[in-house]
Amino acid sequence: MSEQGRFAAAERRRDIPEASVARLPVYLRALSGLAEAGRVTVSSEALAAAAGVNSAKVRKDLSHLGSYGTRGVGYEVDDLVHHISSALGLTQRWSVVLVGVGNLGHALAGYGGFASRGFRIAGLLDSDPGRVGEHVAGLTVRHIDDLAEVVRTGDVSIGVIATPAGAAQDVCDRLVAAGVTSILNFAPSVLTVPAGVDLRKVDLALELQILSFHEHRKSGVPA
Amino acid sequence: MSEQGRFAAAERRRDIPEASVARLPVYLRALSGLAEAGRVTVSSEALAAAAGVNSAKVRKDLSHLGSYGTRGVGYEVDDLVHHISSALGLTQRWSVVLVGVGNLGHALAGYGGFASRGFRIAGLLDSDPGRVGEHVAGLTVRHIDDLAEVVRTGDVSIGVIATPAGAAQDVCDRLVAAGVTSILNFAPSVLTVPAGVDLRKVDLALELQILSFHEHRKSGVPA
DNA sequence: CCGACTTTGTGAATGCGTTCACGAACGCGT
DNA sequence: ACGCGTTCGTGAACGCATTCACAAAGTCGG
Repeated sequence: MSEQGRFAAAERRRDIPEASVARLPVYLRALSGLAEAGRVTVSSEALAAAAGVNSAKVRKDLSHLGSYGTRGVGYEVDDLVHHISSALGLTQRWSVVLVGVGNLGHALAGYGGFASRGFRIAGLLDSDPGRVGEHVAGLTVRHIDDLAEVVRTGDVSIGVIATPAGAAQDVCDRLVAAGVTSILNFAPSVLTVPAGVDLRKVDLALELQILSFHEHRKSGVPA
Repeated sequence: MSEQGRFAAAERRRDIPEASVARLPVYLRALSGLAEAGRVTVSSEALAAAAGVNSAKVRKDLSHLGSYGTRGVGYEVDDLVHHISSALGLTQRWSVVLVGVGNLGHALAGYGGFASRGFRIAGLLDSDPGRVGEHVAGLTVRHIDDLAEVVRTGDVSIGVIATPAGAAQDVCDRLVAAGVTSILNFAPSVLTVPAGVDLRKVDLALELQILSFHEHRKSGVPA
């Protein structure tokens, strides 16, 4: 039965629906706030309010991690923080390499939200010789040709692309070749990666265009 | 019948599924590339490849805009650019106000992707008196108390929040009070807005945490 | 003008995610 | 010890999005 239990828990963690995974970080942040406010336990209802979703979703999402709630009471805040962190793999530090130290790259390098969640920037790289050697956020910018070495010595598994669109696929290929298995792309271009490599994108202009659509709709159809 | 036609078209544009709307900007970018490469027509298959989706999705998405393809041939590139731009409301310029001129705010202000898609930054605002007066991306930073005036005189309908988490809800409330009806939030906090105001968020740390989950899964379960 | 070929547009089938609704489990006061 | 109120965990229902698969509609060469 305990063998069964361990196996079931592992099985469970493996197939958390993607949509749930995307909400876990939000819960985590909400829980941090609650913990700071001194809350010891929290109901799915309260957590839902803090995370901006509804309580059924919270309960179903958390049920994918296991049964860590107490009926009639709710969830223990610290406990939940631990279990979510563990499910997301945030109990270990991940090393990240950031390619492209332009406007956005600077902002990302200086963004506190990465370090505070356990992500370590192992290197900043750029192809522009004029930028190499520059100091940003306590690190020295190195040339893109040093990528493989930085990845190897820094035990890097995640790459962040903040280059212009034209360079993105080439950088992506280099990252993959160097052994990076997860990529976060800020460049406005569609990238292709081999199977086994995870790719996510953040498109700043895209979000504004979606808002534009809704504005347009609102102004075009007043009532 | 023409009355019918106009109505049906308007009806059509009104209820494009959210998931389709989110892909239209991607098609638009792919089409720009194809146009520059001299392509006159494009099949759903080719466009799908350029946009990183499958062709059935492309056809269904485009069918929501109307029947603008020619069977046996494909879609006319220029034509499609026009129709998508029109559906997204990108044929008019939208004015945007950006609140929070820190690290990220600087990057957003300097990001070319906004201007090139028809978004005009009508003002940069910050609450820090030390930052007021600073020149960023050709604009002078003004104090947050000038928000209402900037929104009014600049005909602003979209607000971008790039402040620390603690200030985000307050700024959001002020934007709404000033008449902004769409908000793009980069601060890592859950915002609430009244009905009729559209809200989207971009969370930089969240994306990394999702990648962390997949890395964790990969390393934990080798095969 | 016709037949072969290409590609669209769209019903139907499928899959995934959200929401509902309720039984089971727990704390607490008496 | 026991009933009452609260809250979790989860099957079932629902709705939205994706994918399939094919008839309809066009092009083009001869």
